[in-house]
Amino acid sequence: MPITETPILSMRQQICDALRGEIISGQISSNQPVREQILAKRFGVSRNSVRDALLQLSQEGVLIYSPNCGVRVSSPPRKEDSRLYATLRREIEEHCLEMSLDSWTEEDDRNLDRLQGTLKVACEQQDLKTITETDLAMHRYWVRKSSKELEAVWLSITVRMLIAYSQLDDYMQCCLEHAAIVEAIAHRDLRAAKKAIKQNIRSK
Amino acid sequence: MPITETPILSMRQQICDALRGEIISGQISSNQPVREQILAKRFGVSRNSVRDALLQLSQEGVLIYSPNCGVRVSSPPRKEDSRLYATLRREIEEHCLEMSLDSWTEEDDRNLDRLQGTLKVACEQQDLKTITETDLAMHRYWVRKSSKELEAVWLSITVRMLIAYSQLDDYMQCCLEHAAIVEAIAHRDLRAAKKAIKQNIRSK
DNA sequence: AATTGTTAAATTGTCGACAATAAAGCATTT
DNA sequence: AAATGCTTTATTGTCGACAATTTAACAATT
Repeated sequence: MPITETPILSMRQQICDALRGEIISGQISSNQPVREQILAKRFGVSRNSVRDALLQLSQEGVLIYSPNCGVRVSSPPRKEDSRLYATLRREIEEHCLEMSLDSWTEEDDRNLDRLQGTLKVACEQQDLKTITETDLAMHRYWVRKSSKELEAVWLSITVRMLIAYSQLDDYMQCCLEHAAIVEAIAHRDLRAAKKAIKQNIRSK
Repeated sequence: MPITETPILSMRQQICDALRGEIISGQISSNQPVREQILAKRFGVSRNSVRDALLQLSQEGVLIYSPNCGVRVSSPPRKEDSRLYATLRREIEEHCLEMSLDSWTEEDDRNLDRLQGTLKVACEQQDLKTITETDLAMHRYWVRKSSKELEAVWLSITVRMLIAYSQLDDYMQCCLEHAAIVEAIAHRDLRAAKKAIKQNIRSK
């Protein structure tokens, strides 16, 4: 048997990713309760697996958990906290980029280029779900490359900022901002990359 | 041993708190595997409840989860990340203090004083477990008072910094530093409180 | 009509059992 | 002896069922 490293995602992770995407892109509305039974049927798994996913998403911050009452979709940060969230997120991304840029490979360039291509098409078609997914995936890429531990912290900060991403007004600007980041990284220009990231991450 | 029933906290939360305390104070060593069955017996609950707790602690960052292989105790941040962790933690605490100091009540003063008393005794007796628990509880107090959402982010950053807290060298200094923070808060002196916090939170 | 108390339904919490997977031990081959 | 393949054991993953809790619906009382 060939030793094909198959990165099989756990059931929980799959459910988490699916739900997170729907929540961030606004497909699941804020004050709407999320029922375990319904999701279990929808994903074709037992309620326990759904519970695990909901628990993880609660810890992540996109869901709010109340004992014996289930979970509901969280809301974006309060206005007085939003600047802090943006600062924290930016500091983590800049740090991770600084840590990983030395060992950045051409394969990393290709992966990022592919994501940027997906983002461009999605922006042109105004496909909000794909835009949010790809945006998250791009930033996640350089964070994850630096540290899987920081990735978890970063994610819990970022997803809350992105809840109800539908407020996104200008699709092309989003695309251009990311193009600037990718280009700076391609040139291994840390200063330019940080500047581009700072431009992209701002409190709404 | 079964945990005493407290109707306020869920089973999972109780197990989480217990394990987190033991991990931070070094009673469960790093890289040591944590078995569900054993914990289930010890806490007198089913493996499922333990699983929920382990999952939450993994998301929190004190445990590292590998699919089909269970969890193990995480290690402190890499040296190149430790300054970032300290910065993030400090920024959150300062922000939360700034947000909550206006509505700080005398009851808050009393609660903090009580914790400070506990910390003093624990430091004198060199009771590491209580020191770590109380230290965490104090900082958590002003974070939580400001925002339950930020609390989760803050906790995931802080617990990782505190893993293997046993490296703590000077117990009395720890006590004095916290006394300074409490006093500044009691005087509603934000500037002094921030300064004291900055002194206390530093990358090891 | 408003409040309270009681029952019924819906939902989450917990459990034990079994399936799937990974780790360890052991025999077999080179 | 080292490496390979098989078997056994230990551990995690998933499931369905039932208990505990919350919510609602409704009746009874003032």
